[in-house]
Order: sequence, then structure tokens, then C-alpha cells
Amino acid sequence: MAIYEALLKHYGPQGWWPVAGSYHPGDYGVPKNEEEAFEIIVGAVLTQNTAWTSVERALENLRRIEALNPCKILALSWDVLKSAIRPAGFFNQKAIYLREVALLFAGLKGRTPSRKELMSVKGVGNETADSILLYAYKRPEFVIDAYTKRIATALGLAARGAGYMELKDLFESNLPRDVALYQEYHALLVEHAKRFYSGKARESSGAFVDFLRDLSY
DNA sequence: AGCCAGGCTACCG
DNA sequence: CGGTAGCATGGC
Repeated sequence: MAIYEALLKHYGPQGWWPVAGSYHPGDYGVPKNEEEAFEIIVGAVLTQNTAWTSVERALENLRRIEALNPCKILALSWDVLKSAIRPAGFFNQKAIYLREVALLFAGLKGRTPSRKELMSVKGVGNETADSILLYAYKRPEFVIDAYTKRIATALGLAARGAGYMELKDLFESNLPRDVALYQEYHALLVEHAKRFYSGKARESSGAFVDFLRDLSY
């Protein structure tokens, strides 16, 4: 919580997840309907190992052909679907993944899927499942991504070889079970990591020092 | 030019 | 099982 407070004070509310092309700082009511929830799910798949700026283009392409809903995704030809998501990379795999999640979503009829259910979908692993549950369904599942792992290991909170569930457990067992907190915390970790733990700066001692300085504010 | 990006699956030993 | 090649485009 001390780390969270320091990050929040320093960076302010981040407003993940971006929906309809923009962020929504401080608004934890997003998504406000099924369409927005599905857009988050599509974004969660498209952003796998991919910069969000590239995902935005793919989402915009899908929006333009009115394909940001499960039925349309399932109805599109492979060629059209692939060319729409092309900017987000890995389009052959991701086209398959999108159809898989569209099929699941359509079958839910508004029900919230279990974590196990999501994980059984091809293309949905730990992080994607948690992102979907936390941001699309407002469930208290802490999301661990590469940035979060870098920060946690750099701070000595976790071993270098720590697995996904281990890290998830670390955060969840030390925080109140609160959706808004989980959403904001993850967003703040990403923002901080982008500044100090990405590219050549990753795991540098300078990043660690900068973090401590932020903490002391 | 070459490394990196908000991972996952399949396959290797 | 733990570890990793392959997947593809765009930004810097």
C-alpha cells in the first residue's frame, strides 16, 4: 500500500483501460455496457506482446467496419479479420484468438466467466484472463505483466524466477480486495515501469534509486 | 540496423 | 516439469 500511495501521489490516477480510443482517469465505472466490455476483451488479446499504439490502429480498423462485437467477429472472413488487426502484429494467431473469445463471449449472455473458463480459451493465458476479469468484468484479480514483474524483482519483493501466480499472490495477499485499487495500482506500475524499467533501462540501479526518491515524496 | 513492445502456444530436453 | 522458439508489425 505504501508503494501504491507513493505512485498515486506522484503520477495521479491513470485511467486504464482505454475504451473508445481514450482513457478515463478516476472513472472506475468503465465499461458501462456489454459493447465496451467486449472492446476491452479484444484489446486484451491484441495487446499481447504489442505496443498499445499498434493496438489502437487495429481497434480503429475493427470499429470502422463495425466489427467490435462478437457476432461480427465470427462472421468476418479470415482475410478481412486479419487485415483489420494487421497493425497489432501476430495477426494469424490473434485472428484465431479473437474468434475464440468472441465465441465464449457470445455464449455467456452477460454472465461473468470464471477464471478457469477464460484460461481454457486458446489465446487466453494468465495475464489476459486477469485483464479481462479486472477491467471488463470488474472482478478483483490483480494483473501481473512484464513491467510489474520487473518492478517487483528490482525492489526485492520477489525472486527473479518467480512465476505468474506467485507474483499475483504477493500483491493480492498484501492489499485489500478492491477492484478500483487493483485497476489503478496496475496502471501506475505500468506508467512507472515505462519510464524507468523499459528498453535499455530495465533493471538498472538508476531506476531503483529513482523509485526510492518517488517513495520519499 | 536492431532492439523492443501491456503474451501465448507448442514443443523441446 | 521448466525453459524457449516462433509469431509480425510499427516505433524509436
